[in-house]
Parts: sequence; C-alpha cells; structure tokens
Amino acid sequence: MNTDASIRILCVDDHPLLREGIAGVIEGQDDLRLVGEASNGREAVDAFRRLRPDVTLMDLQMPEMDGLDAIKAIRAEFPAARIIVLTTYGGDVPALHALRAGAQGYLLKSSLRKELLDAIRAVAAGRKRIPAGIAAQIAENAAHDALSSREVEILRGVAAGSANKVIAATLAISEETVKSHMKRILEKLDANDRTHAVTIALKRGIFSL
Amino acid sequence: MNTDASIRILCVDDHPLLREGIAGVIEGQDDLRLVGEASNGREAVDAFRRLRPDVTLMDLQMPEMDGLDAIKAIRAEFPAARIIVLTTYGGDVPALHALRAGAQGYLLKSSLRKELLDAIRAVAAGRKRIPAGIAAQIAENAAHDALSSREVEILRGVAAGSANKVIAATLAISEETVKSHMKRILEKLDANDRTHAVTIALKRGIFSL
DNA sequence: TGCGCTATCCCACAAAAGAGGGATGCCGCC
DNA sequence: GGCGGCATCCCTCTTTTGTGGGATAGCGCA
Repeated sequence: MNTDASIRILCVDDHPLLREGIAGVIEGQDDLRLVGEASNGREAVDAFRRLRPDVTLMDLQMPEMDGLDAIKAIRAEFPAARIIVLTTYGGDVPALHALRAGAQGYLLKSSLRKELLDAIRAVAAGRKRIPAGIAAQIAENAAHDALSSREVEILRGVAAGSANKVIAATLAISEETVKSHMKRILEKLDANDRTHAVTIALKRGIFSL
Repeated sequence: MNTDASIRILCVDDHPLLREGIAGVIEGQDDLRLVGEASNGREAVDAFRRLRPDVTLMDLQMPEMDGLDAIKAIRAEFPAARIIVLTTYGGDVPALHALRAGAQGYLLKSSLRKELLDAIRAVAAGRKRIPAGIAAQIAENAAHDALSSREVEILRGVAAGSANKVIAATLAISEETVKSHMKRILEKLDANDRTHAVTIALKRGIFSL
C-alpha cells in the first residue's frame, strides 16, 4: 500500500484519448492518484512491478500482449493485485476468462464517470464490481460447455470460408473428423448451422475476425 | 465563423470517458475551444443548430440517431458544416458512407493526440483528412458493387442462422429467389460460401450483429 | 483403475446449398 | 426508348452440410 490515504492507480489501454479521459476523471478526485499508464500488456506488467498500484484499470484488446495475458502474468507474480477490466463489451467468454484470471471488476468503456469512480473505490476496498448485465450473460451461457481449442480452430476455418474438406487438409485430419467436431460445435453453441455457429461465437467473443 | 481566432468545436460521442479525453486534449490548445458536447445524433443536430461550431467530431455508432444520419441531417441544413468522423474502425462501407454524406475527415479512436489536433486544424482550414490506410481500403473495395438493401436483408437472415427456406418464408418470397440473391451476394462479396459472405460483410461493416 | 472429455475416424442417409443455366417485369436514367 | 440494375421466379445437377448412429485411443483426475 502507500503512506498517504490516496488510492494509487495504473491505467492500461492502447487508446491515448481514452487514457486522457480517465486521467481527467481521476485527477479531479482527492482520494485517487494516477501513478502510471501503459499501452499494452507487456508495458503493463513492467509498470505494475515498478509501481505496485492499488488498482489497475486494464483493457483486454491490446497489441503486443493482450489484457488477459497481462492479468495472468500480474496475478501470478502479485496474487493480491486488484484489477478492473475496462473494455468495450466483447462477449461473455472474454469477461469470464478475465474474472477467472483474477480480475475483481469489469467495466464498460461506455460507463459514466461516477461508475468508474465507484468501481475503483469498491475494488480498492476489496470488494468486487461486476455489472448485473454482464453477470447475467455469463450465467446464461454457463449452462453450455466451452468450446475446446480444436473446435475453435475449426470454427475459425469455417468463418474464413473454408469447406470441411479444406479445413481437414489444413489441419491434416480427415473430413469426417471435421464433421464430428462441427456436430459438437453446433450442439455446444446451440446453433442451427455453421454460419449461425460463427455469428454466435463472434457475439460471445469466442474469437474475432 | 467567430470573432476571435479560435476554432469552435462540437464533440459527439456516447462514451463519456472518451469525450472527457478529447476535452482534455482540446483544452490545452490556445487556438481550439470546445463549445459543446452531445451523446447521440439527435442531440448533435440540436447542438449544431444552436452552436454552429467550426468543426464537429462525430462518432458513428450511437443510440437514438446514429452518426451517419446526424451528418446527413446537419449537412442538409448547413452544407458548409465541417465534420470529422471519430470512431473505432468499422469497415470501409460506413467510412465511405460518412464521406459521401459530407464528412471531411476520418479519424480512429486509437489516434494520438497530435493526429486529432492536426485533423481538427486541417479540416477547419478547409482541407480533407483521410488516413491513407482507410482510403486504401475504400479504394480496394470500390471495384465491387455494393449490396442492395434486399441482399443485405437476406444476408442478415443467413447470419441469424436461417436456412434459405426460412428466409423465403419470412420475406414472403420463393426459396428460388433467395438462392438467386445468394448467388449475387457471393459474387459481389467474392465469398466462397454463405458463412464467408457473412464474415466479409461484418468485416466491411455492411451490417453488424 | 475407471470415468469423462477430447480427438480421431468410419458409414449411411437426408437435407441444404451452390453452380449453371434462363425468364419476366419494373424503375430510373441517359 | 433502350439499357442496366434489381427483384422475382423456374429448372437441373453436383457438392456440401447436417443427422444419426458407432468405434478407438489418449489424457487427466478422482
């Protein structure tokens, strides 16, 4: 922790304009202090080691090293690290992964100043902060199994416009195996057909284009 | 125009934190002045009428009335209005539409402070400001024809996981007609199959999920 | 050790989708 | 008035997908 009473904050986002906005919001608060900024995951881990912030605001989609890996790296080294994910909603899957990786908060970039400040103070005080809507979506999809990495690989091929035969050739497996995987993909995602499976996966953030 | 030399700016975006960031950047400049903010298209049109800014920064994806309609409405009433689109890249199609609707500039939300300031000053001076990358993507896709609204309607159905038969029933046309449309959709988008057509359309911003 | 999950492969059959034609009427624009 | 684009419909044939089974092997974990 720190000597005075202020909450020390690290902000990680690859959008300079948004960082500027967050800095502006934090500046106006007596009990908060922005002590560092980073624009990708690697910088974030470095900055965390140096600064040991009380709360870290972390975007998920970033170049170099994404936010999820950064959260994992930071929490591996500093298990008590308090991290709030601050991102444009990208589906329940990345949100769930972030929470599993140890994030205590989840905020949308469309949030109001007050929501950001409340979340920072709540997480700094050791509480969690997950918007009801996000929590509901995670819960809703928790019923189904997650796709295996092989299944995601195949679905990516489908999204790219490859026929089963082509995917099979690419992955050096038989077309029948691809069809088997497809069956389970459709089942798990509750999709009508391969196109639907892709759009569901995109909406849920299972992968992106 | 205005009495003193400063460029009067209106900022339209539904993300308060980003607006805050832009405000912060503009505040630091002697020749720029933020005169108003709006968080959706309707408010933007109202604010424009009241304030007559020299330059308007406009997001495209917004609730109530989107940025494209706002640009059209403003330019219909004030043909000399100078507007810079400031958005996360959503494909060549929305970008092209915005430029056709009369925007003089296009900026990504991931831009640096300097790029934002340069663009504002350039557009205020009557110049255009389109990043080379965006221009290239628009040019690249200009070869192909745009989808008709009927074709987009059908492709949305495909994305939703509907079989041709179901789409036909929904639109009260024959399945053969849907197949005819699909053929031309695949041709126009240069897609291998319906799934590919959907992912290409999503990447290009022809529609979203 | 056994259970569950994953990945792999196989078969047969039904249902879609796509390719390759062709045809009509409408509307806007030169 | 004609030409191009659009929307509509029709036919045939091939290819691809999807359904409904079943089988084997590995791997981790209780």
